[in-house]
Amino acid sequence: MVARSAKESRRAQLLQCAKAVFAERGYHAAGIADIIAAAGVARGTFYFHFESKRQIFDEILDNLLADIDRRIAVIEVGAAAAPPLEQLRANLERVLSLILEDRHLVEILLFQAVGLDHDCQRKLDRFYQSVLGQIESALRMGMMMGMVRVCDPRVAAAAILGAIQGIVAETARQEQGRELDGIVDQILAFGLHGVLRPSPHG
Amino acid sequence: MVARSAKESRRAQLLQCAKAVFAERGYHAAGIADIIAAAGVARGTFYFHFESKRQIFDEILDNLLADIDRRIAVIEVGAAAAPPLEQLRANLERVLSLILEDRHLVEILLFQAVGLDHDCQRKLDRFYQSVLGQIESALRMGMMMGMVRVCDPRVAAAAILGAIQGIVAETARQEQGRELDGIVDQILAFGLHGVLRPSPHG
DNA sequence: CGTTAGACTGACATGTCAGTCTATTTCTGA
DNA sequence: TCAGAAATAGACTGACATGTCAGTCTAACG
Repeated sequence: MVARSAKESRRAQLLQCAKAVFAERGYHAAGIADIIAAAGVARGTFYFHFESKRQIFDEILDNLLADIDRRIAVIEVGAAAAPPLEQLRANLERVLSLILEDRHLVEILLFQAVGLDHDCQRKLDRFYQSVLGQIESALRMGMMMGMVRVCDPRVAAAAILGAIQGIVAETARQEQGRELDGIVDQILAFGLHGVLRPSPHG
Repeated sequence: MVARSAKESRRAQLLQCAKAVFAERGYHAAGIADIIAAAGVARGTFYFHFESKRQIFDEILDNLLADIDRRIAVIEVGAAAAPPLEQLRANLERVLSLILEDRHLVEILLFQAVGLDHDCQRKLDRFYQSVLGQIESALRMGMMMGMVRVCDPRVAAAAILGAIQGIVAETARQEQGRELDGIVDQILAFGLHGVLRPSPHG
């Protein structure tokens, strides 16, 4: 644990409070007043640590996106590497455990940050395009190895990402979060096999 | 073509313009000023036809949701009915042709309406829950008929809906829309079979 | 104990924008 | 042709939230 100066810890506290406030009330409905009330701090204090409402939101979102990104590992192939499906599962588990462990993160990522404004949209776009790119190249790799059926890998990547988002959103709706493994199983089963019962003749 | 009174056509024009403005600038960034400028109309005129900015947005969104809903038919089983997969495809085609034919609709449905505020969130929630319910019961039906593998139909429904949204969003990003049939094929292929190449031994 | 730096305060200035109000123009029907 | 209704115009207002700033408080240090 890094020793924190008083200033840094106040900053961190404000970030935490702002995250909760943004998640609960939404970016626009949330006022600086709400944030400082949650933190038990005066207005000036907020502007001592952050230059604007927008900046603190950006910082929250940037941290989140970076955290997620850090948990996605490129899938390796080779004798030394674990089986691709295991690596895939590990990626999913890392990302979902981060997101599902804090309800606020889902709310911010899937709802509040969406359609906020052009800048935020661009930022999310860049992030998702990067994720899509990774999924896409994994799919290409799988196709070359004969594991993945021939398909448009870009479209399939979009479908996979969308399916994950859909399941995360639905999971977050439930009062009590289900356990992680079950969710990952469901995502994998759907993404890999679809919903049809495998026909006996291939 | 229904004969329209002057009042109705002005209203319709304002709805059209507002739709475009909301889609391009987003709900919050769009001002009444933008809407009336696009329509070439004065402020008073706007408030003669609509009671608030929020109301006109709600009306746009309600119309859209109702239009989509109207294009989803419950999948019938029985000797007289078409094969389930054909009905499924027809549903997809009807809904996607509506949405993809107007870029603005995608923008409003998938981005601007998301996380706008609690009311809007509730409205979208109700809509998506209804759609999820329909997908879910189709899946249950399919499971009983032995067409669909055993899975949690709720989660699978969320995955399917998410995958569709993901593909629609990605498709809308492209400059020129691809043709409808290809997209529907991709969605079906992914939803039904996933990405894995079917193994020869089932 | 005086001084300084940095964290903090909260009343206030400022700009923005949705919504109102009243005058004016355009229809409509008699 | 004219009266009254419907539709349109655009200047105005008031609320509201953001961001500012002059000043206070505290702790550390010489």
